[in-house]
Amino acid sequence: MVQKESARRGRPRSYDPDTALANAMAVFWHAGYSGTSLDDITAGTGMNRPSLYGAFGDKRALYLHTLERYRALGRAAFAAALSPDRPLREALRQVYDTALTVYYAGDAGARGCFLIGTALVESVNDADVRKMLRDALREFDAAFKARFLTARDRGELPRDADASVLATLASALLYTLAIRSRAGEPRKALEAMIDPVLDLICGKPPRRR
Amino acid sequence: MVQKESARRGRPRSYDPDTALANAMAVFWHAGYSGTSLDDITAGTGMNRPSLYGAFGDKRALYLHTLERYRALGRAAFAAALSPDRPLREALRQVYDTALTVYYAGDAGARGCFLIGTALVESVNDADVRKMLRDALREFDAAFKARFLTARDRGELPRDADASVLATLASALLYTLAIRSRAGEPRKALEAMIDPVLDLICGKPPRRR
DNA sequence: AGGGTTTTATCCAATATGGTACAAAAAGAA
DNA sequence: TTCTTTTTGTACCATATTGGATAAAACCCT
Repeated sequence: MVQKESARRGRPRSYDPDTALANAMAVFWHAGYSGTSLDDITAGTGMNRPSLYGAFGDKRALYLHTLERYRALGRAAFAAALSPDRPLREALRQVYDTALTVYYAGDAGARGCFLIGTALVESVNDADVRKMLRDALREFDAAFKARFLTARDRGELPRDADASVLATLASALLYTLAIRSRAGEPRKALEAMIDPVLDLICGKPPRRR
Repeated sequence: MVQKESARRGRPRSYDPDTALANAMAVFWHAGYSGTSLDDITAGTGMNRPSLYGAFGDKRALYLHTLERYRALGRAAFAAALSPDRPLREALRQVYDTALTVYYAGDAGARGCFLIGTALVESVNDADVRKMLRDALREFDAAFKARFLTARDRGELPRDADASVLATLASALLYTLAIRSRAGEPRKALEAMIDPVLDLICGKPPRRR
């Protein structure tokens, strides 16, 4: 599986597929799906049109691929951050810190969340995008919830804590960062929102280490 | 001011400006700014291109007008719902009920929030849209906060309640509804999220009437 | 080296899009 | 009625956009 089927027959590719996908994603991230032209994508990836077509299909298929990629990255980031090895509060902090780093990355101003920033608008007219978006949001919500259940079992949360409600809250804070970063809110303002909500979720006393 | 400067000179308009703006907004609401063509708008408003141009300017100016209109409607809805005449919990409920009604209106599936659903994606490449979006979000946040301050003064909230944090939370719940409705989540699922968060904000005991 | 195979690079065509020119239409003013 | 003013409706233009056709290029295998 990892073996790269060496010695393929024809002319070798002049691009790395995942790098190309990452670059295409960056382009969509800025202007959205409808606001991005194929010329924008060829400029951003360095690939020409036939190569794009051969590799990913048409514009919409390419966009769906970038959505899949973002979802996979998000899944991995959630798994890493919410590891049960870490205390609950630190795990949640890690999620939001990672998110902010992603949302404020890029050279042309804050981009926010790729899913919410670009898929949300297409969601009404494209059932596949809508399904992908909804499933991804549910998945992230479920990751929060699972971590809260673990925390409750371990006594990090009170016995009567409602993991679903806490997950709704944790997701809601993530949406806040996703939206407000792209809306031009300075990073510091968003960082200040995190701890008070964590107090609400995990209980007030953070206590030094 | 209200006087309609009667007896204008030329041929009378065959459309009502605010109705036309509302129809244009509905079109943008479905496909977003970049995803909407002028043909879509002429079809949706019944106006032809030169009339659109004369009334609102080019496509972008028209879109900015619809954003202004939505913001004004939102401002009015917030003011009505958050009236100090109502108990805090009922006031907040009214906000979310009104929002859900708007988000699930329309004949082609749930549309979510017009601002978040359509302005967020344009926000990176258009400073005017970004400013409008950010200001509107801040304004709604401030409306929540003001109501929380009032509630605290009246004893509806504990003395040490942090109105800013509660406003962040109330806004975050609104974003959740805004996003998830457009992402295809059924209305019932969103309605179930409201009361638990209200419990968190207002305190647990709702007590019958 | 030469054939087979896959990718790349250039160019093209059909259509979509934003915006506008121009004349007819509909009103008041003279 | 006739002139002026404003809006409407049609038709148009320049450009942007998506998708593909075609031939050269770069690699394997024999």
